[in-house]
Amino acid sequence: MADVAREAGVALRTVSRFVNGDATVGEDFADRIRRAIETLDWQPDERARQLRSGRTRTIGAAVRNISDAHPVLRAVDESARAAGLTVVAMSTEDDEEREREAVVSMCRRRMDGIIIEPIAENHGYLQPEIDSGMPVVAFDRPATGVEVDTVLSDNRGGIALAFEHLVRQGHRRIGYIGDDERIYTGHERAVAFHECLRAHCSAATGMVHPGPIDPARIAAALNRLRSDPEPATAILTGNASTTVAVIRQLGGDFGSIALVGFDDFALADLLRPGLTVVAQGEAEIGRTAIDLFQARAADPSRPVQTVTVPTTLIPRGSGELAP
Amino acid sequence: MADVAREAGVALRTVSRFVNGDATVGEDFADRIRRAIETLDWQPDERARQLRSGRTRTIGAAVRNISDAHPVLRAVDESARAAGLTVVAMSTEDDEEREREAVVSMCRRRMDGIIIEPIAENHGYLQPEIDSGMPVVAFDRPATGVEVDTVLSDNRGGIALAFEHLVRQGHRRIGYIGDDERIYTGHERAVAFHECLRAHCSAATGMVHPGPIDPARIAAALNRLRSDPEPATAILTGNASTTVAVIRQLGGDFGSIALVGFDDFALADLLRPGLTVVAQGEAEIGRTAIDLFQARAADPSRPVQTVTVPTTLIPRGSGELAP
DNA sequence: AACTCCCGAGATAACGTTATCTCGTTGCGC
DNA sequence: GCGCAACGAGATAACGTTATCTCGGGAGTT
Repeated sequence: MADVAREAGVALRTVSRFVNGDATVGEDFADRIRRAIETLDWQPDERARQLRSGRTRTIGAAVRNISDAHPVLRAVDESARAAGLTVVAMSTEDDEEREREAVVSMCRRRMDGIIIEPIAENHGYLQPEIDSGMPVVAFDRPATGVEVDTVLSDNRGGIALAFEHLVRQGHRRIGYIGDDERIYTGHERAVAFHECLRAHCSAATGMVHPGPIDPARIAAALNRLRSDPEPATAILTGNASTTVAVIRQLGGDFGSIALVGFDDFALADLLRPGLTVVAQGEAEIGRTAIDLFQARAADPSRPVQTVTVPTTLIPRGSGELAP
Repeated sequence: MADVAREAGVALRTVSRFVNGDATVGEDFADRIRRAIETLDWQPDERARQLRSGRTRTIGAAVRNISDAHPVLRAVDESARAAGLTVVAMSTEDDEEREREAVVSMCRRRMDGIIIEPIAENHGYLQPEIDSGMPVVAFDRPATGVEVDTVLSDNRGGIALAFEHLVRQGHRRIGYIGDDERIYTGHERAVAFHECLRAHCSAATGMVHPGPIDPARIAAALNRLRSDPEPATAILTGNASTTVAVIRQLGGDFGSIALVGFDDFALADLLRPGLTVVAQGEAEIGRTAIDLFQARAADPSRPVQTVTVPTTLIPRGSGELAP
């Protein structure tokens, strides 16, 4: 920048003003500076800029996986972009240690905020950052042990949507295979399924098989559901991985039993029959996360808020099969 | 850091030495500093650190899309991580303007290097950065107008693999539907298909329909292939989007005509029949990109290198259908 | 005992920006 | 003609680190 100033024959500070769009730079000076920048191929150093100004205009996103499709991340990125913010995403790979590394890295980079898809059992380690004014927004699951703004899917509503859809198709024995109940979403969805069973006790019975996602367990659960004296005529799966595992396990039998999956995924419509799913409002979740971040940044003392985003049932065939 | 130094009763520089793992810090001093850091909840400022040391230990990855599945990005991230580097990925969204924004942002952040999946027609704008010693590695497509290290898939070999596989299944009329020939991979694969036709002229005839990926065009191409007096008995698609578009268009007819897709994608095995594909070596591409980056960083004057990564045929059923 | 050498630690000067303060001009009202 | 505000521009001091140089003192050598 000093070189540019010398080349243009102006003061260092004037180049800075020009770069920052300060209107107090005369047109003749601006021209000379423009030319000098061109000549020297100079670009401002973002690190120094951030260091001096104290703002990074960057928020960190600690998500489960960067490299897989991640519709929420896309929405976060777009909303942030629209607000003039840069998003730096890091993978936690479903690992507590990795999550922490990501968060530490974001803090060391003095990012303006953190959007996190929580993995760790306890997020107390975030407290010092929160206390020092770092806006933190959790999505998909609540962050345990700290109070932060949160965006969740309407897990219970989504399960109810699917359950009632199957009941409407005439199913009276519905099986549920879902994620580990120690995981928040796994717990919520299994509980919701139980509630549906209670609410429809006269109309439907059902079986629940939550646990870790692992082909062998899925296969066992599936076999139990189908080999029952009164076998299930419909299956509700608690997340995309489970859905896929169930479809793999069903093999050629896919289509012989009704199936509704919680969480949509790419190409689910290409299956035969098409896969009926409860879709989460990922775009809205992402947008809301950024909204909450901005609200918090604008007013650090506002009460923490939890937003629940509704789900939608997308019928594609597999959920409309008769018992 | 000054606060930590005061709290620990040592000099600023000693805290710095401790943080950087300098062995010349005595154990008693180290203890006091550790305690002071703990007490004050201090974390070093990465921006200042980078500014002063001149190194960011960060490389930028400008890829087509962050939010969709991106196996190369995963490999890049993992290899970089293993080398103690952080990857910051940005989406180009297949847009020249966005690509340029991403690259500019990376330069302003003074990243140690750039890994790019080139979109722009001309990458001459990278020349000043390259000249100033910024290592740049392109993958998937070459960067036009500049000489940089490059990692490519063996597009021609992959098309040949698929073509010969179909010929071996007895197909004599094979159609090709691919991407726009103005795009490098679209061009390479279409040319390779033509070469295969020439090489097998006695054994096979075929039709080529490259162009932009758009459902209407795919439908038209497909109809032409199938309504020919001597219709195609097998189709080879030039990339994943085309493959998916073709499968959508085929609808219930999927499985009535042999299909091999270039580029694998998640859940292709769930289709009935399973989708036979030519898989690219994404993990190796990613690893190689990081290798080339490191080699260039270590020796800026080394000659630029282009590495071609082989492809593999994965038979899953759709490509093994008889004519 | 004098000399060198090395080692652990501190003082000071950058790194490339922006914030703050200062200063000389100019324009305008009275 | 004077004062005063407004304005455009420059000088200088940070921001939070690390690089370089300096220095005191203890161990080893002759």
